[in-house]
Amino acid sequence: MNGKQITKLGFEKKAIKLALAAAGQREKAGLSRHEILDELQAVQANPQAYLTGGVYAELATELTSQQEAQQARQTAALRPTPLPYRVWGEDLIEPGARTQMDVAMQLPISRAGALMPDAHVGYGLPIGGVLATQDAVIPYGVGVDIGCSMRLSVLPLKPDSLTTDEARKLLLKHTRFGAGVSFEKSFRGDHEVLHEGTWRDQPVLRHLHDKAAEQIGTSGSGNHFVEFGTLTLPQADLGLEAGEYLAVLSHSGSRGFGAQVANHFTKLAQALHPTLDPAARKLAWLPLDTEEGQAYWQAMNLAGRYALANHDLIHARLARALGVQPAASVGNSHNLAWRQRVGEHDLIVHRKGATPAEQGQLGLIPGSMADPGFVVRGRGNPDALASASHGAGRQMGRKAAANTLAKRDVQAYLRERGVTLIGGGIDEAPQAYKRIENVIARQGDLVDVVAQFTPRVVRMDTGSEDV
DNA sequence: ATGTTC
Repeated sequence: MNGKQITKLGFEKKAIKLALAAAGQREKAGLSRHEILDELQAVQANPQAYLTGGVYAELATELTSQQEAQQARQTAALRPTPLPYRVWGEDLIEPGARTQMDVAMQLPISRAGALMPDAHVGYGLPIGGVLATQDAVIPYGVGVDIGCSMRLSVLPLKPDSLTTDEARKLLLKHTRFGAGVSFEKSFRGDHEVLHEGTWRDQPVLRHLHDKAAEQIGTSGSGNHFVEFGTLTLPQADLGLEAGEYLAVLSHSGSRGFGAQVANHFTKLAQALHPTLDPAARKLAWLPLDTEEGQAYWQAMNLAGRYALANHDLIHARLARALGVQPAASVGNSHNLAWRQRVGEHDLIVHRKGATPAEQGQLGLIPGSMADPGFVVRGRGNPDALASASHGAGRQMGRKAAANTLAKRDVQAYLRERGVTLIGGGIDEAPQAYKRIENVIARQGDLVDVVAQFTPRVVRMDTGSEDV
């Protein structure tokens, strides 16, 4: 018996040596070459049956692990070409975002997708990306700020019933901005989401409960904001008469809690797919029939509810301070994954910076700190997996904005539109964003505009450089 | 987006 005959059978690497050693023992036991080759083929065909002992146990162990590695490579292999997907506002989208979406559409778990007109490059899936997968969820397909969402409260007040100075004082008193920030202990709010039993179901949730409790009702940093403005409703809708109303609009997420959940499960997903193509490494997924997949699904949905709770508190505080109850309220999450029927299939639809837009579903698409936002009603377009943009979308990265935009130009932009800004950084300048009018115009087959919100007094975190 | 980080 020699190595040539063994390799001819298809044994590879360490298995060749182990097969030779076993064959030698069988020769000593008096078996013919032909009989030994038959035995080796039998081991090769079903190594699992030889694992427990005997002369072929070591070979069987090696073959089993080679099989598993091969299987892992196959399940992690990308499709040679991306599945087709539709793009809205192609002329507004940078090539990098298209490339990221192409990679996402090459994942073996991907089934359908779409790119919204506010799309720009993000971690893993682009912002403005919609991705439907089969039986698996991608933590970075949802994003770091799990459950990031919008809320609008329309108040039963005339727009001019609140002065700019009063609005400023209310925002300063009742909102908190900045990474790691929480309300002072004596001023901290509470919410039923903090008392759910879910927090006790996983070590990672138990660990993060106290942080979540500290930060409840706060707004974070980056593009998050709370603002007073004027809602213009051209015709009766939302249970309201046509007209102009004082309104509060907020953009907030799941704060440190959601960020740590996202990073924890992304690491788990990457560890589960060690052979995943490096181009798709940030799109590592968790199969939903695994313990890890179920744990992420539970944690993600808790972070989604927690983000909504932050809006609950922000709006309740401001309304109470004004002595009113909202006359109407609209809101939506735009960083989350949902189970959704897509054609014949029950899929996991990731929206990473995309507004759910089922037929008749209300949503909010903000512009920028000084540009209008829109209340929209979904048209349930199946090619967009019933989605729309989540905002105007960046046309300039944070660094590029800080390097190229001038403070006085941003100040002039705010002044021209009569917007008062508290905090805010040059990296969030309106000029760093696409023109919201263009972005809305590109998605007329995804949503109908119901009302326009014009910001007047805006609070954001202080950016890398103040405006 | 988070908070000073595998």
